[in-house]
Amino acid sequence: MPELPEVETTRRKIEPLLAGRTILSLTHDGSPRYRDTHLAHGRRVSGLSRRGKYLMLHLAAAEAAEGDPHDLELIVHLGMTGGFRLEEGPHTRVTLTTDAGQLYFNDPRRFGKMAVVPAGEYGGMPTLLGMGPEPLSDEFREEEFARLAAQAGAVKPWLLSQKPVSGVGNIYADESLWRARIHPAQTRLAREEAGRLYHAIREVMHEAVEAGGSSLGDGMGNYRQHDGEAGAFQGRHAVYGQTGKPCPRCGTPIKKIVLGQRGTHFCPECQPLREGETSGDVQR
DNA sequence: ATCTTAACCTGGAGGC
DNA sequence: TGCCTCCAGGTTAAGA
Repeated sequence: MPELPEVETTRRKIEPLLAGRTILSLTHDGSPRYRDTHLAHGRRVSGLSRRGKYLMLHLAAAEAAEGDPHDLELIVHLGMTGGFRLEEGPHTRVTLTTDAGQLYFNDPRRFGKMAVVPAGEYGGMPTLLGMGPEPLSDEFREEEFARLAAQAGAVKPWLLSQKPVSGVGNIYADESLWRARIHPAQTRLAREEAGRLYHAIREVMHEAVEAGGSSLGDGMGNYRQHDGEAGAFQGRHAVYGQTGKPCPRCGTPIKKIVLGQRGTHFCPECQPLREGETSGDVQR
């Protein structure tokens, strides 16, 4: 569920509830997927940031009398189905209590993770350590992206690795590749293809953030804001979840294949595979 | 080193 | 209604 636009929307929505507040407790069932959360107790939240699909709560150093002089971070990954809620529910996994109230971490599938670490110490989180540039920042450069893309394997799994650029997941990879008119299994992108993809990623991410992310209608994993509000970008999906429907550009039915173990949607007419490539395993 | 695969979990949808 | 299979927004350890 949560890719960069959903995580960024979450950050913007819960920051006013948490910034400047003191964490009184962070409680859960003891699962090792929530590491060292007790270290957050008594700390003040100085701000929230985001890196790729990871959310960071910055925890200011406690008063000198309390010992540990270092700033800490509470790193949160929403996994496939994680999200914050104002109200407790059947899938509440973590309860965050501040001096202003409570916020609940809802995560039916339990793929979400939290960890309190010394600020900036991301050992044990290889994806975060090897994360590429933020797609909407100046650090994301077309020339460098094109250079890497020229040597890459199948483009979609490559994007999902988080290495060439951060925050792209299954939905926005499919949508970006459709806009750039590139087949998801294409390898070694030509310079022009990489340029189109670079701009498509920036456009899609920008529009999706502005729309508040995508909320899919599949029940359990349905992404929602903390107050239950839905995103609006799902209404603009050209290919994701549109199997069999006409391509908005040419009318050809959208096709679904499995690539790198992920459902992959594309237009077989607009996104042709260049010579010498395989098209992945056709599903069904 | 890099790429592929299975595993981690839960529950909703659809077929019979 | 019940049972079964398939599927899902992500990451990562292990294997080739």
